[in-house]
Amino acid sequence: MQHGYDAARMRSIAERAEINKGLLHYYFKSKEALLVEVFGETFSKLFLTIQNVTEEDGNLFDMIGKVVDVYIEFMMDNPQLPTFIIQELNRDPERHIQRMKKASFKFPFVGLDKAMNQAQEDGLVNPEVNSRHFILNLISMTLFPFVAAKMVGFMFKLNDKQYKQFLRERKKEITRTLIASIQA
Amino acid sequence: MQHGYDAARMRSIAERAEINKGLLHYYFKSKEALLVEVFGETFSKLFLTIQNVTEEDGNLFDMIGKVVDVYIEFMMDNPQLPTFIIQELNRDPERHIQRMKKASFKFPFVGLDKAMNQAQEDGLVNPEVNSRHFILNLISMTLFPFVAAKMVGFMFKLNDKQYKQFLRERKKEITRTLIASIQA
DNA sequence: GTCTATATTCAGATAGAC
DNA sequence: GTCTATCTGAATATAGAC
Repeated sequence: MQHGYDAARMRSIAERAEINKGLLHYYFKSKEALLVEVFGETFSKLFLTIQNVTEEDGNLFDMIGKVVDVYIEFMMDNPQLPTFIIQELNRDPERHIQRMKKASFKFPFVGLDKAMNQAQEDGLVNPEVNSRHFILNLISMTLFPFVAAKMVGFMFKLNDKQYKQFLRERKKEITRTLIASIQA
Repeated sequence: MQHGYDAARMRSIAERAEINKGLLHYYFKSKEALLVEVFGETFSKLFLTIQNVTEEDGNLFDMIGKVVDVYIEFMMDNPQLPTFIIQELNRDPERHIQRMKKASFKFPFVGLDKAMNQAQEDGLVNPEVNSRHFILNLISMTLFPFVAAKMVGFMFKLNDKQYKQFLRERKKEITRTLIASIQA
């Protein structure tokens, strides 16, 4: 996850696991097979985290804050995760998409989507708001600062500690932005 | 740019340039040296594009729409560019940051930052809005759909043509969202 | 400048002793 | 299951003819 598939070395992985290179192959057969395991686990973990939050509550405005909060906290615990997934999907898109279809992964934001429709029916949200763009805005503002951490840190001249603080501030910033953008 | 440094092959590059592998080394010495050229050009191109727009006009609200428009158009012409840059920065952060400092690259959104400060002084924009978060919101909503194109396309069940259309719609969506988020 | 042929290095993978 | 030693292939890089 740290280096991505192509730059990762079976030797380094074995070293870090404090086992032999041969043994690593004994357990996982090939580098590809190891990747499949790691990617599968990583991906489910991420999707399940989202799904849990969006299924809990019915109120859109509460849900937005919760999703952003959980999402950012999760990423701060696993900062290399989004980059890893994106890199992988770009490396071999067809393979991963086939695999996701097979595992019948479904859109993890269904709960949020439903809450949005309900709020629009109730007249609480601007009916012109498109829920796809809204959800993509949420994901973008949340994930991008992790994917591009190095660049953003450089642009804003923030060291690692300051960057973490910046990300914590971002929770309420993103929530505020999203809510302002859907006000009826 | 298509495959990233680690997965790119000197052989394939030579083939696509319709020259010999040896000749490729004759011109660029090493794979690393070739990367430095490509990354440098790519990076300047991107930054200059932004800088041009934010230097033109003084009015914040006009500028937001323009920046988003130019940014998205540019990315639609160079869709692999953001992924390439992000991948590279993650591959060898120190090296690239040193290089950027040396080339005295400066924050390309200064113009936008200034316009924001001015608008806040003039009482046109909510004084509590933090311009860093605002700018990062703009960048995130614009770039993320390119970086994660495969994943988003899969989630929303859009083929390539539909995805392009979706990105075009996004221009006004992003602009609308940003303006709503700073309203005084 | 441009090519062919070759050197070098190193990764992933396997064989086989224990 | 765990290790050492080895195989094989591939990728970058160089040497040298033309």
